Amino acid sequence: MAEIRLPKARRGRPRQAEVARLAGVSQTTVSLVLSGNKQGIALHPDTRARVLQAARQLGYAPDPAAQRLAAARNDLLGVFSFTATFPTDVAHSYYPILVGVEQEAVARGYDLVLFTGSSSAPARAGRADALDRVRLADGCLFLGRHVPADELRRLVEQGYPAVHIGRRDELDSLAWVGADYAEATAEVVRRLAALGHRHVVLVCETDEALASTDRERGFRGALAQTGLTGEVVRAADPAAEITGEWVRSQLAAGVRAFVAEETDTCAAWRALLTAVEDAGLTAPADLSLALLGAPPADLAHLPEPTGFDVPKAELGAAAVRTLTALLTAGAADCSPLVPCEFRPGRTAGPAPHP
Amino acid sequence: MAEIRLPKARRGRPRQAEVARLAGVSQTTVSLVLSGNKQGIALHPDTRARVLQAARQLGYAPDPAAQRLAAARNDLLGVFSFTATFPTDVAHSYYPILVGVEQEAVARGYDLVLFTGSSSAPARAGRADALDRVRLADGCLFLGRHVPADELRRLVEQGYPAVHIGRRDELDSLAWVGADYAEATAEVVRRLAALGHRHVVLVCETDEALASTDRERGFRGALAQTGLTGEVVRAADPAAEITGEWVRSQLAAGVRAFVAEETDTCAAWRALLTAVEDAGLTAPADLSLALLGAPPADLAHLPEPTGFDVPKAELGAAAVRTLTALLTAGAADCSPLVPCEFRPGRTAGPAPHP
DNA sequence: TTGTACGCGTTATCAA
DNA sequence: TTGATAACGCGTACAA
Repeated sequence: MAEIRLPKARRGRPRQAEVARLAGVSQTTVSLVLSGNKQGIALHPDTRARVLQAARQLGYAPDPAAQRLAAARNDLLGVFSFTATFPTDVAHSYYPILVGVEQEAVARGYDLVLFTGSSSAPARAGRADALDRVRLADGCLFLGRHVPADELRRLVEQGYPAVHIGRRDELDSLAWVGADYAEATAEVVRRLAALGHRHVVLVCETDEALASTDRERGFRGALAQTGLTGEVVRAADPAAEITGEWVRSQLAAGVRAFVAEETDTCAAWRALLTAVEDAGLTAPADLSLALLGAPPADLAHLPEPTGFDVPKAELGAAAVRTLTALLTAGAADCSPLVPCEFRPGRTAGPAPHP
Repeated sequence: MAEIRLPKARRGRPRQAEVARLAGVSQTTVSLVLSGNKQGIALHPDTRARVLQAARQLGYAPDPAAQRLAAARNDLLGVFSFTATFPTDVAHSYYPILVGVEQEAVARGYDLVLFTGSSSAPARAGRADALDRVRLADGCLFLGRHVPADELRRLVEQGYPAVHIGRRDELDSLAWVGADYAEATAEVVRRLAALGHRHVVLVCETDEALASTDRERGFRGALAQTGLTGEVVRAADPAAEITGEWVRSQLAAGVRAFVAEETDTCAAWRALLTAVEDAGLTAPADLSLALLGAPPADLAHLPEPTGFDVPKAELGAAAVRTLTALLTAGAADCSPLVPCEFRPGRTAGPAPHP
């Protein structure tokens, strides 16, 4: 098999000094000409031409490392996720977000550095701790709620530009972007109200995620606003508590609309679907169902749930915008909420008149 | 909306000099300790401990630009793709390759920088330095055949360590890794032969991709090896040329096995499937079908095609191995071919005895 | 065992 | 209009 060998002349790369020598000017002048003369300094056209000619002749290209050292920035944005950025199993976890991150970063002239917290790199002596490593980038995005709070706090308090994707309240001064779960949930309730529903039950899991409390807040707010009555059921073990019997009793009490929150496992939603089936009922004929988020991939064959979609790409893009604002202006709005899009779906319909 | 402001005092990242001041040593000592003391210089354990402690306390992380400028290395590997790395159209996304790249890079102590040469970068569009940006990293992987050849050539000729993912012959001295399409295709033909087939037709598109010629070469080689007869059909417009009628005429000529190559669009495969259906036939009962690659996502509901899978993660890992060999040894095998895995599938079966 | 001095290639501030 | 000169942060002979 053939072999590729690197040319030994690694130092043979032309530098500004050599261009200067060829053009008969100083290296400073070369820098001035080649960097586009942003300072508006007057330059003799001949000098300019000679420099450009010499640079072309030598095939000069600036060394990005040197440029970035001098400019005290490297146009790098970090993306840190505690779980693997590219998980082998859950192929699509952060992917949609990364789409938005990359697009927005590219549009703003930044490159991306990927950091994975869970990765067990061979312990190289002197290597910075997991989170400190991100400092190599001008700023960093953090994904997922598993980012260690204390290390993150230190980073932020030392003035490192960081933006968390997903709500993160416990750290004051930490910028974050998140989806507007409250408003999206409220919209779902309003839609149900418009369909004639008077009673709505929200099924949650006991996971105390911030997104969960957001949804509950939006739920209660919309109830008050629309004059509906409703209840929040927090099930530690949805599969056990949300049964066909439970559904029947709710129907007996006049409830015709059930809303479940989306989680990693979507246990609440799954339990609800199973319970409805066990009760021998169908949506949207007998009752209405809604999912506060997107259904898991393995449920893709079922009728599309009424609910809302979190615009994940937009979330990533918003995070980049916030981070670059931090970078360039030194400040940014701390919590731009990205609106979710209502998804009509096919699991909710008019409330049967009693 | 509240505002997040970066602490003005702590602006900027900690440098070795500050670590040195905190530890009560010189900057040199800090550098020595943090870079792992490769020179084997004797260091007092206490000094070492103090430096490490100070570095951690300050959250020190080395500046990649400065490292690269001084030491000509920074343990960063670049990944350059001309099209977006995370395209909205998930179809031809590099995600599976990146999985392998990340794993292998992390295992070898490298971090990853994603460079996107997309045209949407405002300031850099069309500039010759689009590719030169990657020089910030010690070496770089290049994805896709759209990487501009002349810029890439310059990079390589100046001794920059680069590895192309996917076959790339037109540049001498450019290392690349690719899937072994020829052998994988040959294996498919051999399997068909083992099933009793005597005549095989390969349907290609007119796309002159290197992978396409590889497949054709493997096809012809296996024909000779197995004593089968066969034909290669290159269709400019598969949907128009590969019709039910065409299939019938092939069957009349004794052909019972059809093989299509995989492309971005998979037009050949789609045409073949449609044609077989139009002819009122079914695979594998009436004839055998094989796909040289993976089926597109929107055809996932169909029976799994017989054929082979390109181990994309392994491809990425192999690329990293080649690149790191280039970095550490200055040379590497130029074209490690990654073997593909035969996929039995359910579209090929025993040839009906005539 | 630790510190001094210098160079890497570029940009920026001043003098000339 | 141009050219010395000094950073930028880090690695490393060489000296102490």
